[in-house]
Amino acid sequence: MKSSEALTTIFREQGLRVTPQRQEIFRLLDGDDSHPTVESLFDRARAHMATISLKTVYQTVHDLEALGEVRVLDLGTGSVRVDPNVEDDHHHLLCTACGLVRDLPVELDGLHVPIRYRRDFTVDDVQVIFRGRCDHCSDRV
Amino acid sequence: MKSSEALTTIFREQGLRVTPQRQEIFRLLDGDDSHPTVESLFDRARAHMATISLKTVYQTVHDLEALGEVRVLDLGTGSVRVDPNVEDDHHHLLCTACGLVRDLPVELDGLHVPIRYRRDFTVDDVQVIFRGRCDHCSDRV
DNA sequence: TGCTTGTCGACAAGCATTGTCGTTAGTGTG
DNA sequence: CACACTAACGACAATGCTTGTCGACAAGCA
Repeated sequence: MKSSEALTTIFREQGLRVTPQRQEIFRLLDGDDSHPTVESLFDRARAHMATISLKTVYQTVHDLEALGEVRVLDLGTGSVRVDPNVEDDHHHLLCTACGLVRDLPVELDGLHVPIRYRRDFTVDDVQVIFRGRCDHCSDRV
Repeated sequence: MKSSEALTTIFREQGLRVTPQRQEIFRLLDGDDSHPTVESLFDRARAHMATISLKTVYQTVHDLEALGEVRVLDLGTGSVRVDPNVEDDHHHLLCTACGLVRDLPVELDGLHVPIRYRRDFTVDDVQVIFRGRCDHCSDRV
């Protein structure tokens, strides 16, 4: 994801307005590798702006997604995660107990659909989810 | 997934009861590789049993999942898919336009988390989702 | 500065899934 | 084969996440 200043320019170029709410979200996401849910972003934003609404966070996240500045992940945890790392190709490691998500900046070679199963299909994207338990959660069984 | 008769035995051994509703669902799932949603299973079941409820289908699917007889897939399509194929290790190809899911009975070698990223983590499971468009959907852009 | 129009927050609605609960009906036992 | 025990049923409401609506507001351009 680009810097808050760069995003300001990009948003304006697209005819989108840059409001204090959006700038707050830009700031929160910049360099965040915790894969926050929209709700947790909302909570953090609200600490600085008492009246910001959940809807606004959703909308801004979707705008950022449409511009390719974040990726919205559905890892099957019930709610969606925001991943500002769109520069590096990567996959994810998920702790099914606490919801922790770690980036796997790995290029998984040989990850393609064998020809005979690719028939009638155009593949655009591959998502790999490794599921398990982080040590912290393994300890307290 | 095992046959309807085998499932009857297994359910009874577990203290679970085998009702006409459950038998109908066993029958519907046996050999079904269409990865139906719970809702579509419900619709098909209702064609034979007018009064069966959606809740019952959910419950039976969850029971089957707990027994390891089906896998419940969340491919990010909004609703969950039921996959009765638990015998063969496989991954999935998803048409993001029409929701078609095809099994990929492929053993993807080299699909593991590199040691330095595996630290503090016990990996149980890997899910690979190939997304794209089937030809049918590609044609009518 | 003033106008246009995208965005805001409050609220309610949408969808998939699950909880509640009184009634019905499998199942093992006698 | 009847009984009793209790799991499972269907109807309904509620949950959690996400999105639609809408009038008021303010960002950004001229």
